[in-house]
Amino acid sequence: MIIQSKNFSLKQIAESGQLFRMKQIENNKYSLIAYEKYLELTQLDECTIELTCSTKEYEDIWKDYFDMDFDYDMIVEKLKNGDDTFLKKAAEFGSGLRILRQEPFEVLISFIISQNKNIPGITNCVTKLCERFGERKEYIDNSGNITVYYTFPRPETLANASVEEIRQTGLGYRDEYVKNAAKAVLQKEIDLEELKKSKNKDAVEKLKSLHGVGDKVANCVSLYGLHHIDAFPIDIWISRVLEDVYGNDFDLSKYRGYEGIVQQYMFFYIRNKAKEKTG
DNA sequence: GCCCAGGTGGGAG
DNA sequence: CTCCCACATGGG
Repeated sequence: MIIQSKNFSLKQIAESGQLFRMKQIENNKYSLIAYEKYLELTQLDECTIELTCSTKEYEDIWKDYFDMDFDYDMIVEKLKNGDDTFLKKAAEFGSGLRILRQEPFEVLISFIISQNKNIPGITNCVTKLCERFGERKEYIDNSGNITVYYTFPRPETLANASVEEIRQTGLGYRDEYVKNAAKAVLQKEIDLEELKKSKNKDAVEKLKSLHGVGDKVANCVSLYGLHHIDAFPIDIWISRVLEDVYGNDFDLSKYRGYEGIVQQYMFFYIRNKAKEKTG
């Protein structure tokens, strides 16, 4: 099926660092695994995207996943017309970014893995984790071609796996963090669906009670997994922006209610600027 | 080989 | 409270 939308760039979303299971398969064409489904998406033009799913599946899953009911254009216009030159450029540069509504458990585990790793490294670990502990599935397209894919592991699978087995997926010292977090979710010491309903601040605090989850990872889980768009994760890149561009005097309160979207545009822009320099 | 990566826990001061 | 370091692994 085909959808029309402003501010929806597959390339930008795939490279945004908020998800690790979307990859480019051709020019303007991407695959994505989420909610136990496999989907291919093609950017036909700036506002047109083709999806390999039924209208029903789109309505049931992907419409919500891509947060289609939120007006990102309103935010982008606000930043473009604001008085902050850095955010102005960031909004122009990354105008197709959206904050996805991913599965909270997947986001929690993925961002525990993310610490002290670069994005290609995280992607590799997440892929291996899914291949080792996820469920093997097949996607069959209209021509009968079969694509094998793996779902994200369930909490019980990771909670019951040994740390040695988990470490085989290249997680290093994070193996215990992953197992313990899975156990906490399985035993309902932490209820991620419940945390969606609470305030960002309370969700972050609760997430930080997990071993291996600090301020940054908790804010990422809150933003990308619980859709608290007022979360503002500060990683090494954002930290550099806050220091180099704003002299540690950035007034976040000007962007109340959508801090996380501002963060996403900052992150995407500064990373791509860094890429230009190194080639 | 070397440095660094969407950090965090733990210990010292 | 704020430094400081080890941590396991792989990408560039």
